[in-house]
Amino acid sequence: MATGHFDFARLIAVAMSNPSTAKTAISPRREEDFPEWYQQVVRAAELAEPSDVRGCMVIRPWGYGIWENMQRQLDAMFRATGHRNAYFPLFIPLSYFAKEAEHVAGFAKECAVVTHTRLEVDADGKMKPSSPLTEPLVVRPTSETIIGASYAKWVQSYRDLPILINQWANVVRWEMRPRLFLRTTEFLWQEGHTVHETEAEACAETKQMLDVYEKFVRDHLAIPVYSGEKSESERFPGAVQTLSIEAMVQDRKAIQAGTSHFLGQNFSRASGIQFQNREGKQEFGWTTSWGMSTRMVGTVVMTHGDDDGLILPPRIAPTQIMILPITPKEETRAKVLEACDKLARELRDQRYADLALEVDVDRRDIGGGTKNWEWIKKGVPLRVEIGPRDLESNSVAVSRRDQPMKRKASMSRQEIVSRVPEILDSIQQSLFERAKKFRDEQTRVIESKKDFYDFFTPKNSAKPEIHGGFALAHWNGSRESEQQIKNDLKVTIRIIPFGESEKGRCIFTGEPSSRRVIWAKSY
RNA sequence: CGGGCUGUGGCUCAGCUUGGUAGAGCGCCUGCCUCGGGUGCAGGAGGCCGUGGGUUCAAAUCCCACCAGCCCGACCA
Repeated sequence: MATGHFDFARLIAVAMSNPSTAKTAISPRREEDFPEWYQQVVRAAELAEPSDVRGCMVIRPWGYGIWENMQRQLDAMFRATGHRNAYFPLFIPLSYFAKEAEHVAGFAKECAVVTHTRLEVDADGKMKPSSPLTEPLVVRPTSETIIGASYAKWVQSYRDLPILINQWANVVRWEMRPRLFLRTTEFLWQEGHTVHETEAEACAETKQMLDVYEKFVRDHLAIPVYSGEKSESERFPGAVQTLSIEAMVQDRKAIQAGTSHFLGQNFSRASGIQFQNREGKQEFGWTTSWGMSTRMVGTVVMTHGDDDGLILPPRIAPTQIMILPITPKEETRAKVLEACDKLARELRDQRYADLALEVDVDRRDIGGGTKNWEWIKKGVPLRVEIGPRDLESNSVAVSRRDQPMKRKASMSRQEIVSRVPEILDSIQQSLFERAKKFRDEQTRVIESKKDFYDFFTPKNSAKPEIHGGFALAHWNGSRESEQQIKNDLKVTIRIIPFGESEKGRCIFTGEPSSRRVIWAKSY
């Protein structure tokens, strides 16, 4: 055992003296060009790639595995709060969609519309749509109206309420500037749609689901968020109130991580969701909707990634532990592989976060360094190396992705097996703390308009560096000042935090203000 | 939807001004050397140069049209 430790110490010393290891796996580095860094990470980690279809992406197995883990965790939380899954049509008749005026206005520009069926060969030999539909179909950008049509049939009496349904689906929003995961024409999400007997109950549901999102993002994605209400201008089209959780990613911009809407009776009026209440009178239902999308995959990348690629929180990693056989000599190869398989079996028997551990052995016959770097870029939380020397000393070399790549811990096989849940928890925890520290450091209390403008104005306008962050500043609710800030700085109110009031004066208008709001540039 | 740029092997691009029917790097394949840090060497596969038309003995190169994509301005999970 002592010799095992000695060997590693020497090995690490050699690695650290080699200047070539200073090179980062991803270029450019984050501070050089953050958007480009993001794209390179998504590609290097094989999460997704652009498709030939404009604005659409192909989600590759590693990226989809992350999404599936998110789905599984979220889905369990929805069930635990009494929701059940169902599925509604992809196509929404234009007339349904048009029922809620603000809603259509908000989504009209980004709707894909199906106007024809069947293809026919024209005179030039080209295929072209032939039969116009009597009524165009909107490809859902969100499903309030089509789900509302069903709810209208299902709801007769207060006894039918509440209705608590979620659907996992794809939606289409014809966006101008696609970016993998963050903004694509088609994306995957979950949308919850509920109907309640009273306004208070619907409001409570809206808040409850926001809390579910906050907990999910904190506990599973290791991302700290601020939660609160959206200002009127940022509200979901047709909603009475929109709540959201906002995360900060490493270029200091805000990203909306989940939203929950209190829809009042707007959509039930539009769809005719009516019930006979306890007094025997007809009343419109009180509805909510809430959603979280594949955008969260991009958010994880931008929150935790470093200059060597992705870093995955263990709870959502498709594989938590990758075992890397070191097979320098053909003679020892079989033995090493056998030891790897055995360790994988032992590790898989361990439980972590109520799940069986996902452990793989990378037995591909490619260069050891190449292989190692691949898993670094993919963000696997733990890499475990086993080589011929380890067989003799009954040890393994363990690398944590949240720590410098050169740091390896040598431990016995028994030790790694028994300590794995604890180590993964420690990684999960350290990622959260690192992200929280970063966010807190980039959040400023701002007291004057000048400081506000300074905070959000890049020092070098030709090549804007990463700048700004979250600003906590008093605002009196004036829509004009909000619009002015957006025009001047591209900074918007991300949320109006719940509860906590503090008397002060709006830093833009000088009018009395009852609370600070969070301002930031955003995705 | 308004303004600028670009379409050449899987990817990034050179070649175009001064027409003579293709090049580099990366990636990929094979072999050898390496292998506890993304290595090296040798060989190889892969392109009717976005599409259609025109000029010409001859077009990746010049002209016209079309199509597609990228960047910049208004929207968004």
